[in-house]
Amino acid sequence: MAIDHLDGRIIVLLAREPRIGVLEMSRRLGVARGTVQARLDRLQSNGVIRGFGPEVDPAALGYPVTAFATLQIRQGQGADVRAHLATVPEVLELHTTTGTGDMLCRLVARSNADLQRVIDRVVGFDGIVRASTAIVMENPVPLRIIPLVEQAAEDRET
Amino acid sequence: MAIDHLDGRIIVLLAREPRIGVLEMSRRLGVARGTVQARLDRLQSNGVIRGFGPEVDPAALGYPVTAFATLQIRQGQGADVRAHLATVPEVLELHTTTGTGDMLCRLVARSNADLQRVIDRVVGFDGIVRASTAIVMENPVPLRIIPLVEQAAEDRET
DNA sequence: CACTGCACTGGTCATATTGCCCAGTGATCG
DNA sequence: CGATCACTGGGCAATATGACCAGTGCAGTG
Repeated sequence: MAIDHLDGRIIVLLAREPRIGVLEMSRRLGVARGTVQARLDRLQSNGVIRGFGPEVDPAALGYPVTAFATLQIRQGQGADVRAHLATVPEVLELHTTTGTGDMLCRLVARSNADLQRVIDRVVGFDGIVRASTAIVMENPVPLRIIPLVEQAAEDRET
Repeated sequence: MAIDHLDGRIIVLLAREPRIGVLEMSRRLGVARGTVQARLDRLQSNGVIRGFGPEVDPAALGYPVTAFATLQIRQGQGADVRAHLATVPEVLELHTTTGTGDMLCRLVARSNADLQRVIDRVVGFDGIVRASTAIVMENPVPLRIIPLVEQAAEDRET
């Protein structure tokens, strides 16, 4: 479950140059190819590395507007709301949370005007009592994992 | 910038079976290998596909707790706060938003107790006036892109 | 209408990488 | 002490890759 320094270097290297291949990796890291292969297999079966899916940029797809919506749900309607939101393509992720809202979801839209349509579709469902939306202006720190990987690897160091 | 149906199928296929390779893809899609190669090149230079970095699961790294923090920033301190948050490995992403808060960030921590440490580190900075945190309980819709890709491909259909 | 540019096909080629195997070695642990 | 484990360094056949090519159908342009 915990990763060591070599695992960390493998992940970071892979994150920086995804097309790199096991052989080139082993060269860069100064270890045998079999080692890298074994580590990678382990990391994947551990679930540390979920996969290598393509990272698609919604903006490049024509959805440059991102927003976060906090939803309040009528008691007992959670499951229905989840199912409803799962059918909306513009809902990129959904979390249930503690705090003032009950759910938090990430939305994208083609424009600010289009965002209205998306929100209408999201909240146009019986179980949702109230929604409050925050539009993303800038994204100073895009979703990243490398610093955390490095820290996890450090923590593991003896 | 917009993608057509074949692009959509390529991305979806790639998302479902990332290790698949261009040759196997061309077989599945019933097109020539060169076509798939050309499409992929185009999608990548378009920026539609940003890359193929490994998807790392923070939970498997030992950070099973996720939270979203809404931050209120003292006027004019935005840049400093951004720089500060960028140095915290547990800050997975950061957005500046409209609405009640000024920024929204995604945090992870080793435990609920550890979350306190992370939040202290996040808000232990002069420019941050106030933080309100929502802990994620469930994640009914993990970050996904396929439905959006499919819709974008549909829209492009004649 | 003819022309041009474009994307796609279906094929070849040499090269590099992959997945798999092996024996040997050093360290750790019970 | 013996066993287990991870890593090394090597070798193997099979496969995919990137780079080409000529030919073809299509759409838009003049």
